[in-house]
Amino acid sequence: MDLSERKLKILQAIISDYVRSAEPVGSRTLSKKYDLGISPATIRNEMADLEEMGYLTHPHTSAGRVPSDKAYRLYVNALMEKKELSGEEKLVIAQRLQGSVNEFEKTIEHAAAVLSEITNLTSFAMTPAQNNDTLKFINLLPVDEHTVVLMIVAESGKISNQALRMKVPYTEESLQLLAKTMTYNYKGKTISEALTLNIIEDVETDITAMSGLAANVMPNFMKTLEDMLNVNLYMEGLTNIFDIPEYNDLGKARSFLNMLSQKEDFTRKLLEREDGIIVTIGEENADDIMQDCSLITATYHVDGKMVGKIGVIGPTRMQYGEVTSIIEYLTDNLNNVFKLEGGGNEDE
Amino acid sequence: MDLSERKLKILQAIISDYVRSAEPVGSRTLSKKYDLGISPATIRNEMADLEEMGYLTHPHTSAGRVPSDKAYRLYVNALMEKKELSGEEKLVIAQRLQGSVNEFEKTIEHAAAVLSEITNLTSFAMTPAQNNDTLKFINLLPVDEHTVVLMIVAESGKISNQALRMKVPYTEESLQLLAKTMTYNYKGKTISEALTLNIIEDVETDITAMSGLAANVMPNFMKTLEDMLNVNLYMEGLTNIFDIPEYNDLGKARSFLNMLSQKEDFTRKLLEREDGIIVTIGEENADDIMQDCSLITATYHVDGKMVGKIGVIGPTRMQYGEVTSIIEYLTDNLNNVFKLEGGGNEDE
DNA sequence: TGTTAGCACTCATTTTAGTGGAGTGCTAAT
DNA sequence: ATTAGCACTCCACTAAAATGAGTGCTAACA
Repeated sequence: MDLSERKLKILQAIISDYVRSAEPVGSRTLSKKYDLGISPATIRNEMADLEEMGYLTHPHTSAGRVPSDKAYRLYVNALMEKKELSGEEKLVIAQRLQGSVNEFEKTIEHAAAVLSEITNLTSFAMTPAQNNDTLKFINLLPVDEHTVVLMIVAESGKISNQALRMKVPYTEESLQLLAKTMTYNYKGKTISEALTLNIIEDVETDITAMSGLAANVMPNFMKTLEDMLNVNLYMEGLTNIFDIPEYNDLGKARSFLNMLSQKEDFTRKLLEREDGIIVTIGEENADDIMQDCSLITATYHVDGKMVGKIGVIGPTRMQYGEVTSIIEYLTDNLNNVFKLEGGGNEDE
Repeated sequence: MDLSERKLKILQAIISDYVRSAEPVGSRTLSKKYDLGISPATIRNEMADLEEMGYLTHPHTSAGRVPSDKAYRLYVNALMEKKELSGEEKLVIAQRLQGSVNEFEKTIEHAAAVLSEITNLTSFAMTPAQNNDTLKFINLLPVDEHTVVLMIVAESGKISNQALRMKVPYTEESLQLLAKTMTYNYKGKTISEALTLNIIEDVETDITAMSGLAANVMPNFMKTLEDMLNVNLYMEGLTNIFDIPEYNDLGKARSFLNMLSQKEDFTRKLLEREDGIIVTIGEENADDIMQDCSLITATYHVDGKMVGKIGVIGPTRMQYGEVTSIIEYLTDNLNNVFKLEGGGNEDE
């Protein structure tokens, strides 16, 4: 059986009504509210066909129809229309991202916040995985007698540092020498590569005099590297799920929130997703707990290079058109902010 | 009317039973489970007295008694007993805090996590407000042609930095000069003091040659200071709320989670609280939404000085004795960790 | 042949009524 | 002062009945 023009129209009407109301939609309602020019009876016949084809389901015999995941998929692929954001929305987005220029993490956090506010869904934003970022140089700065600051600078401009308490006395020269040696060895390596590389023996044989120093510094160096690799995940609008009828049930709400509070797991899931705007609907999500959620993620870029993810999670019954438009607009904005300003300081 | 020995015993029994079961407790149950040596009828008389005195309430005529906030207050002040933690609990706490030595923020986060795990409540931990922390020195490090790293080191050992994109060319000498001037001006000042102090004119008149440089650096310096002042709030075990019968209601659970997701507000509330272990019960909390919550906070110290807060929030029906003991043990441990090691690196 | 009106049927939801039981408060006896 | 006994209250639970939205089918219609 083929999807006639009329069937598509009906399907679209059902989806848009259901997305709004969260109630199964019946033939009578449909014929009254949308002028399809056909009677409820005819609609019923078409709906029966659509159900047979897997686009609709029936909670029970005497209820209206509900779109299936397959219907949403069709909708997203073919039926849905991009929606131009309102001036106000654009303004809000621009302002929120503007206000926090210069503070990378804050900008990402604000992006998540504004996304959640506009969509009324739960949103999240992940800071870039610095996998491809390479090290630029390493510095060791004396602070006082037994404190030294370890500073690691990456090509991307990202900087990490850590105060080290020294167990052995040190001289400024030996510090500089060690820093140089480390820079020499690690420069150009990605963080992950650096993590697998152990130069401590080399250093120690090279310069036996500083073996104590290196033993003191290296473990902390490794830890800091790990830290740099770590992505941060921000979430906003967690309590928005309470507004969603589908989650008007303690058990469901609970497992939803539970899943999201497993940040590591969730981050991993996000990392696995392809780039660009990706929509996964209900059962398309591998995860059990997400069987009746849809996940929309998008990729943003920093300085043209790679990147972080941002998106929303909500019930499959979601305003796909609006939400994807918003996310698209938002990532465009993020890309711009991070391209032009990339850690610069042109304000004030 | 006075609180006789017997009334106290009965009250204690009611509280301990209710804390466990969350069900109103009746006279019969009480006389059966706790051997008070008196009959249900006598207990009923005493309960009537206790109710008149405001220690008990009645959900409805034919239900058992429930302790009032006043009863919990009495319990916390006079009746409750400290509980020695089990060896296992101590071990878990020690391990979790140990594993993250060196990473201040991580340690705080872990402390919150372990607290929530052991108590099965929602926990939170605030990093210290660095109000009293004074600046030690400021450094400007050349990275490349148009990038400079601004590094601020505080007495406490806390370090902040930021990459600056320079709009004007600079020399290494001018950088060092500016850094020295800044250090000279800001050293010994607290962060809040530093924020109110504008040295830009001084610098510019002092050394006209570097005016462009200073104008480039100072705004970012201020921003970074603000950042250092910011406290961070970690929360764990948010979904534990669902295990609590009192919150077996979407509306309540929602407003609870909502309140906690207003992190700024919540942080402010925490900052207002006195130091030491503070318990506020139900209506003692100013906040509307917290009328049926109890909040327990404690203060931990870094290097003997100031201070963060850590604690739990849960229903008024809470195991006050156990929880305060745990928090006390935990803060003792935190104090130790931060005293002995203060950013040190003695692991591995 | 596609469309529509009519009607019996289904089934979740809501309403109503009924019952059980935990617990109290009072009274009278000990 | 304590306790046993008993009537009374009121929530919690269950079963039964009413409601009503919506379907599927059949037969009439254009």
